[in-house]
Amino acid sequence: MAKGKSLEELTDPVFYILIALVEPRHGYAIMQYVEEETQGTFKIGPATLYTIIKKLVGAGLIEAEPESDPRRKTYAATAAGITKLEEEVVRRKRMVDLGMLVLQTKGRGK
Amino acid sequence: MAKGKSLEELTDPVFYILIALVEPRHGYAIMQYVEEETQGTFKIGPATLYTIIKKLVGAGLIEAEPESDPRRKTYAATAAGITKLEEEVVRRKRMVDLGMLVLQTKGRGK
DNA sequence: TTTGATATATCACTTATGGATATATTAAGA
DNA sequence: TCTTAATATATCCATAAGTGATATATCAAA
Repeated sequence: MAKGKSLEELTDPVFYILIALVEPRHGYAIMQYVEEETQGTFKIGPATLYTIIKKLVGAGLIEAEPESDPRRKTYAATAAGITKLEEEVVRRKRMVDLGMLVLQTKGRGK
Repeated sequence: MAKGKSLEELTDPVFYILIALVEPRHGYAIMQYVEEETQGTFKIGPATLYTIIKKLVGAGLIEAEPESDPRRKTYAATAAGITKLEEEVVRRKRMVDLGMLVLQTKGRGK
């Protein structure tokens, strides 16, 4: 089922989903959470959501809570998932910092 | 030539390439720049590079310098490209901030 | 003159994303 | 009670994005 070496760098929807699952949430709640947190800017549809959930479960970054009934399956980030998220936050912060630096340096003689 | 509604949110390689082109650079130099800036962490191969260059030119976010000879075609971000990059930095900063907030809030009683 | 670095470009394959759709449950009204 | 909207999970399938491999060609140095 694919999965491979990807997830080394997280894409935007994967990043958002992992953020959402720092606290336990079921699928639909993830969609709503992301939409709210981004002021409706970023929407994750069901296809993207369940595709990514499957992949994250396969990679051991999230897991379904055992008691959760199938009508409302609750997921949460595993310890590995939290670690991964922390790394990804750092990685992305570097990107943002580089962007800001380059923009602010622009124009000024090198 | 494709292009569509994409480029609304920039993916990682597109973001890096646009950052590189805040100063004029030719293709190969972009590859090297990104590799250096990321300490070899993030590499952009030629296929990705030229695919994205084409797309960015089509979208008016970068342009080839008119004098540049075809053996060493130099590109640079347009005004629209700089604006886009600024927006993207803000968008990504929000994502990072959300990630940090969520991680640091975790565990503490809601 | 051969080799490695520079440089651009495309092919063809894989991966990622997401609209549309299907199905089922639940809660609130009329 | 019927019906409708919101909740909820899931997949199909088409499009978009990313990329290793490969093909060329030039240039500088040994």
